[in-house]
Amino acid sequence: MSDKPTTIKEIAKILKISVSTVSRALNDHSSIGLTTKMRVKKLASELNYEPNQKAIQFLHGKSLIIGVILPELSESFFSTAISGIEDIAYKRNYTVLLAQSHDDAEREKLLVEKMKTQRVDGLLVSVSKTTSTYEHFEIFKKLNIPVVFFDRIPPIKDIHYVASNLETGTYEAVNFLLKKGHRTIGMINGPNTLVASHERKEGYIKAMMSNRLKFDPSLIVSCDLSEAGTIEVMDTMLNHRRKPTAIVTFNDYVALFAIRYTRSLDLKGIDFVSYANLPIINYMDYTPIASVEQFPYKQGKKAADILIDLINKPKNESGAEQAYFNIVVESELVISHSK
Amino acid sequence: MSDKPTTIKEIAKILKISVSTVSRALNDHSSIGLTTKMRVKKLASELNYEPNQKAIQFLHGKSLIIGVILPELSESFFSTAISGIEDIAYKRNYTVLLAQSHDDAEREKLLVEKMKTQRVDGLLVSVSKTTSTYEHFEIFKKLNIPVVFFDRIPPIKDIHYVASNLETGTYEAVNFLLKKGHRTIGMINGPNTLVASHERKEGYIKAMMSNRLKFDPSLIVSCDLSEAGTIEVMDTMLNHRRKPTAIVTFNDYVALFAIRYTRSLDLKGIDFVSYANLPIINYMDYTPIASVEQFPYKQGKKAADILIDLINKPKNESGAEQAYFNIVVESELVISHSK
DNA sequence: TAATTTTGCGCAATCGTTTGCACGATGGTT
DNA sequence: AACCATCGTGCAAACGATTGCGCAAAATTA
Repeated sequence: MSDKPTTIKEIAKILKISVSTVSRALNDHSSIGLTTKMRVKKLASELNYEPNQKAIQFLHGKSLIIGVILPELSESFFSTAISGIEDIAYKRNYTVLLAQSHDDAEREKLLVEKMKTQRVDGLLVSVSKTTSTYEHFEIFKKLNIPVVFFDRIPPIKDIHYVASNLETGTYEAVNFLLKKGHRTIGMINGPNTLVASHERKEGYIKAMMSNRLKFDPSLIVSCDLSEAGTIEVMDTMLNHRRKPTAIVTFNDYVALFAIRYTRSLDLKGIDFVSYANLPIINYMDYTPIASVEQFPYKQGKKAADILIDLINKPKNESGAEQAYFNIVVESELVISHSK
Repeated sequence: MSDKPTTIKEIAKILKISVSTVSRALNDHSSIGLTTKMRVKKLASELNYEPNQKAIQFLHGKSLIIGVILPELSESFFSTAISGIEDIAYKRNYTVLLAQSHDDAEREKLLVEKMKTQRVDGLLVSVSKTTSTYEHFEIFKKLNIPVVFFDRIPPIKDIHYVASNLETGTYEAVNFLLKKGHRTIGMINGPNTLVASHERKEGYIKAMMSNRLKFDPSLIVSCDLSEAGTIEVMDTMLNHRRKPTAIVTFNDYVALFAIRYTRSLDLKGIDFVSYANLPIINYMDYTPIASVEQFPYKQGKKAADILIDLINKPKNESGAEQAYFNIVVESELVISHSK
């Protein structure tokens, strides 16, 4: 039926009043008479009038849209995080423009460009694994559009970010294993280039220290996180002169590979602790006995909150020192429910 | 530094030419002299000029944004589908506004409302499990904004949709098991209210028929898809006078529960076939020997393509018969690689 | 009744960009 | 020398809604 959406103008024309009156009537402005308001509202709903948001956004210079760029939604960390982001966004009247980089730096650049042309009010980013330069985010600074990084944050200064600290969780994990009586604890760590690997190692060391145990570096091995790589380092571990009775693995995949491998060797009695990535771990027969939780939902919420705060913050007048939010969400050990 | 973004007006003022000339120069319009173009472009890039998309969207009445509402991103079907949607969207110069209903009908309504106020150019929906009324989508028809449903489609007429047909895949699955020599094939189906359950059953029956085998309805059991429910129906199956040597399960979770249960009973030799939901199945020790694949990526792509076609379709003049797209993506049996 | 306040509404500018039209200045063709 | 394209540019309207200001009529007060 209605080919073009109804505008405020048409209502004004039909009612023979001015557009300003119509606008004010619809917005319940105090200076409009009750009868006029009624007439306007009645006609408006009859004509299925819907304010043209594009016009309003243009007028106010706001889109009420935040952009989110993250590596992979199929990783449960991110699909959970996006729920947190969404929840805050909707609560605060924003909507979410989503894009996945699929861990491709080139694509990420393109997406940043897209977000720029869409003129999002703010941007939330978890950078791709392959991203090594960060100039593409500079544009946003120039445009005065706030950017908040989360989880995977670039190694540069003067940025807002929310990330988890795996050190505390790892500390708890190793402590937990020690309390359980383990004395030889192995760790399958990720590549040394990752901050995350470093944090895990630090947590491990601190736990050993605080228990007055000596730290044996050879019990921490680096791994490329593939199945073959995991088996390889497991062999190293199992042939170690001090064979570990418990192993902390970099993530659930690695845990899975390692557990499967030990079972294929008919080895029992090794306790595993991992980092929460996969929900499916709950459905498996042989699982890690505990998990370091990074609270993706909470991280997402926090990041979105900060972003929206920044968007609505009064301009930084006088070019005063810009304060950067650097939020660290502590990780925490979660002990599996024994079945 | 720059507090307000540069506009075309400022460039015009500085260069002492009109805004129209600047606009045309930046758009490489043929009627602008080369020297002028150069001057304009040079200054524009110096000032970090970026066209104000809000103004442009307003002018053209297009946002180049499509809305996507789906139940749960943590379900791998959807997180894969969204990748397909995204890929098509970006290829065709659109961006994706995402929202999850978390299978809550109320929230879904709210999101539809949000999408409306954001004035997306089109909407892609996979309805929530709890949605039973569909009036909230009517608004879009009135506003002439196309809506395409995918995967979970509402049982109403005159809608565009893309969905998979599980009958063919199930047919292939049962056929495959028959070819493997199985003669007593069980099926753990979902609630009878679901279209998906019906399709599975039909596929099963057709496969039996076409092999001239008689169909035993008692070999198909309904299940609430929980672990307890699965175990219950497994007991029924295993105590059946014709104990199945192969079982088709409603989804990977059910398969997981069932396999785990048989293993706890030390029962071996039952072949399982499932429907592809969980990527993690690839990492497990005891898995279904085949899977019915529903091609979520392909479905997402197809749905997005149709939606964008609809958006750009010349208006349906003369109120002529609107053609509705009803696309069915056939499912297909994928046989696991033997390790 | 005159002066003043209140009430209700319209005018017009504004946001940044695009685009049809007109107009002057060239240059080339008869 | 008169004519016609062509080229380069500017003017102004348009997109839909909001909002400060002004003005008239009605209501209140003196």
